[in-house]
Amino acid sequence: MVQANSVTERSASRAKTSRRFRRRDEILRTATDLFSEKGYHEVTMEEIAEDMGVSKGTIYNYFSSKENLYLEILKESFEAIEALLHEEVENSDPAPLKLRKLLAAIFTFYRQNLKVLRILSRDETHLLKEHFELTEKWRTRRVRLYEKIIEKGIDEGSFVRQNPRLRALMLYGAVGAVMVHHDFSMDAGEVADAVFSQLASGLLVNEDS
Amino acid sequence: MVQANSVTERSASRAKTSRRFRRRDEILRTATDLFSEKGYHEVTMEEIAEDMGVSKGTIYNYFSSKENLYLEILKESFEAIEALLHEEVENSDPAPLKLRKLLAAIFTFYRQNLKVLRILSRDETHLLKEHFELTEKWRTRRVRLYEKIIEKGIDEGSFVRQNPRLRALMLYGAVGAVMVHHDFSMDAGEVADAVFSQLASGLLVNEDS
DNA sequence: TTAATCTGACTGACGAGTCAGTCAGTGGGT
DNA sequence: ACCCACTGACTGACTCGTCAGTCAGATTAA
Repeated sequence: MVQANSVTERSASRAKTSRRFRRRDEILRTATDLFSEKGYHEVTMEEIAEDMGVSKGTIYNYFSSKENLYLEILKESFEAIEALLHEEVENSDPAPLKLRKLLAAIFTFYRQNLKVLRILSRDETHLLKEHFELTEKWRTRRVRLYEKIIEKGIDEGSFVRQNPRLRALMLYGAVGAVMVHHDFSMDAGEVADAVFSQLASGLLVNEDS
Repeated sequence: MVQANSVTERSASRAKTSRRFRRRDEILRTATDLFSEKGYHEVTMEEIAEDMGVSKGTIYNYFSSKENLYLEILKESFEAIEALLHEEVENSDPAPLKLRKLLAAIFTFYRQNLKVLRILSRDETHLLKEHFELTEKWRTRRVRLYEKIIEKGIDEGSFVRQNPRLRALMLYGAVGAVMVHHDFSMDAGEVADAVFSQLASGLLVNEDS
């Protein structure tokens, strides 16, 4: 509960501050909290309403169904992270630097949006076809992004030529696990550096120096 | 459905082949299939019963509740994998070799038990306290095992002295992602080798040779 | 025959979604 | 200032389907 819940200041961009939009956001925030804590099925609409001191009917003024509410949460986070990564990808840094910056961006983002991450990482994917498609797309995009960077590194001669697809997948899994489970004694930048270092040089002591 | 579902030939060890135990196993297998496909809440007891051509009441002759049935599935897989890893851990191979053998064992096991893995990796952890505790324990044990091996490697001078805890977590995540999402064009041993190689030497081309 | 197993109609709880009605606020007319 | 019509956000009791779990009686095995 201490943890903020922002998606980069949740649609501050969409500068609608009308009563209606603030309510909508309030619902999204409350639902995000609950879903991240307990998972989709263990949260009732009643409960969400109660948590914001409002009645169930109100939520249905803003969202057509529970599934839809959940989907909106996924969509917003998805868009926020996509936007963030887009910047990072468009420059022409050499692959290792690029990877390092990317990791820093991702870890920073999720530090601020841990709850959303927990929802995303749980693969509650069964509800609507749309839920499945969205999480699938999310994962695929991310893995492909890692893969591209690794391939770029290979072309540049800085990365070893070996199964980029598998390595991208490993990276994806590693990043996810660290974000969800690693303690918060290190700040996001430090974590990114540590992850990068393992990733780049591996475990083995370099014997030829 | 092509994929077998064994947990190393599901309790062949517990050599009970009495009518009763075979039924019990049949229920466990059917339920495992369905849970892994659709997740806990999207499966009904009716459905499990129907799938094995039996009526719902029968299941309650063997398991006291849906939650309990689910828990039994978790427990059995947990025990099976623990037993498997136990062997692997008790020898005194040097750390790198040990790690490599461990990976091979894990990948092989999960190739044979993909469905169970999918249940485990979904973190449907909300139901009973026991569910949560079990999956938590499962994860913690595994990470700690990786961590121990890394520390052993450090002591032996073969691994770099750097944040074993974080690296163990990365490994845990990487292994999970690869198991759930990597295609099956490579056999378990090849995957294990490829993962080990990334893990050991990293991405960077070694420049001092 | 007896015990074990199985059946499937039934119950009770729960929770998503509805909707007729309430009420606070807004604005225009006098 | 006051009144009144109007709006649309909000309410909460209600409906209705679903599903876990039960149990009395039927079936099968020993």
